[in-house]
Amino acid sequence: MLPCRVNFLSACDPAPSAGALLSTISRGPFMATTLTGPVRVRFPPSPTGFLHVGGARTAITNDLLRHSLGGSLILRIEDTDRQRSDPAMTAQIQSALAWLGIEPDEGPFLQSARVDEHRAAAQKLLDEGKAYHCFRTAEEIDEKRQDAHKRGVTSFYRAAFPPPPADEVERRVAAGESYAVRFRMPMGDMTFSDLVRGEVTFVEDVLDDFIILRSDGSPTYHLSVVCDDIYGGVTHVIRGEDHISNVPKHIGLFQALGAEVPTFGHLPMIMGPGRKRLSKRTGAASVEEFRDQGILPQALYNYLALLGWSPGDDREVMSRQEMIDAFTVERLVPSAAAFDYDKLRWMNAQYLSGEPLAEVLDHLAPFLAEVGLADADRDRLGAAVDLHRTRAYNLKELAAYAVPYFIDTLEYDPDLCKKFFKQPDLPAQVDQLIEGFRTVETFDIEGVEAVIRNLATDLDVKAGVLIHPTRMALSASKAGPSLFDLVAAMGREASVRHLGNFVRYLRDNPPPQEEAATT
RNA sequence: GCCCUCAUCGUCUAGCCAGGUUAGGACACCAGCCUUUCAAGCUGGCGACACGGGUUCGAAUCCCGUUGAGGGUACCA
Repeated sequence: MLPCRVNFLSACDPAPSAGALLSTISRGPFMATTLTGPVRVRFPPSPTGFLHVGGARTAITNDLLRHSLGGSLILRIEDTDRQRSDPAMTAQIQSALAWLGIEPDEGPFLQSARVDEHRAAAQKLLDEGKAYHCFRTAEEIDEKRQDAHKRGVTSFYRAAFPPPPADEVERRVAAGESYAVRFRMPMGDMTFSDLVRGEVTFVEDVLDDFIILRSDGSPTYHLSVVCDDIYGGVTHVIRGEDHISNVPKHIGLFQALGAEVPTFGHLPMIMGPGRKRLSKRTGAASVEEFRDQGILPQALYNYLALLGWSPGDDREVMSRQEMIDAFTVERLVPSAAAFDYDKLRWMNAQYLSGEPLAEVLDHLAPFLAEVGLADADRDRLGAAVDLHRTRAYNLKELAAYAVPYFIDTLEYDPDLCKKFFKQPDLPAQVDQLIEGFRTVETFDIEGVEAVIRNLATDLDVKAGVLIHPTRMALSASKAGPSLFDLVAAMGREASVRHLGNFVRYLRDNPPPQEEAATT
């Protein structure tokens, strides 16, 4: 066995032909790697559902790599599984990527558009003896597998079924028998350098011949991917860890097809809370869900980028450009991370209060529409949003905060108003306040503050006696921004109106009966 | 079963490759400050090297094993 083992690195990569594209990779977890661009990377989702956060993270990593080294990102839709593919999902995925700010340089290309080329590649392999006809039925193979499994061993096709001799092939094909095409996996161990895991070896004993063309003539995933990666000139394949065991198959195919083998990097899976599989049950799992929840794309991008990568210093909230500048593959983390909704929420709050107001307003639009504020005055809206952005964790909350500024009448919660009912003088005091607001010359922060403070002095009460009911009147809430800011942003008309409604509410609702006699 | 991979606070991570740190930061949580309220902000607290063996004067760091977790094991992708 020993003599026939082949080390892929030494045996199959004779001359660094691609110059700048060639990378020296040797990463035990900590060995240095030098990657140089330009690179050609790809993101190949299957159009079978919404863009999952795992996929988004893969896309982001590819995006960061291509921007940090220069090069291009190819979007390829892997729609070879016609059963499960849905064209609507292609558009969906594209829009999710666009929303995240990831713009492919090329594509989308449909994998299905090139099946003829894929078939031709299979034929070429067949002609060169690198693949062979497989007349075995699935049942037959499965039986062998089951049997082996029972005995506690693994069944390998190439050990169990020798390829049929040429004359037999000719005869059976002529007879119209259906067959699949199976790739003849080269003998020897397969070792490759993974950008995030370092050297990974699959020993010869676990390698097997695999189908590249189904008996209906359709190419399988492995063939299609490799053909398209060759066609696209892909230099770096960065994808999820679930593909790592496909690498030997793919390397075998790249070599058999006479192509240069790209550099691989396998990102760990993203786990849900409690290390469970991330799914709708554990919380949102797709990009559109987060979008609909009011997460800013910058925040999601930033959060996802940091899930499995760090810049090496203590920076966390980083602009796209900062991430690009700091990005290196050697800082990719090999261990799987659990998605932390709390941290994303915090990150989103950071962006909500830190991004330019206009940017926030743009993203807020759909949420404003949801609460009936589709055509609210942008200036007043801006003032309101600016006051509440440090208090909101998502755009939904932020939109809700804007409602009192535009709605005619507010609903007051008797529970929250309890203490105001106990102030018999309050309605009259608020009446005076209304008068003050009506007549104050300039209705701005200083103006309203003066009105409130002067009135408090006149009434010989603390400012808080007026401030708290006013907050309740204008926002139907006990908490919120500085009251003077709130009133000023609300404007004279709305402030006076809400105050008027509030006095009426106070007068119309008798104070709640005494505490239950049980005390 | 077999194969591949991973393993530092509850979570994300820095430190590991080139052994010597009070093992650093962030989220969450708790407390204080600020304050007209609520946030934000600031300050402090809580809290980890999975386990067992080696190697070494010295191990989170190097080696071996165990355990745990994830992925793969298709004429799915």
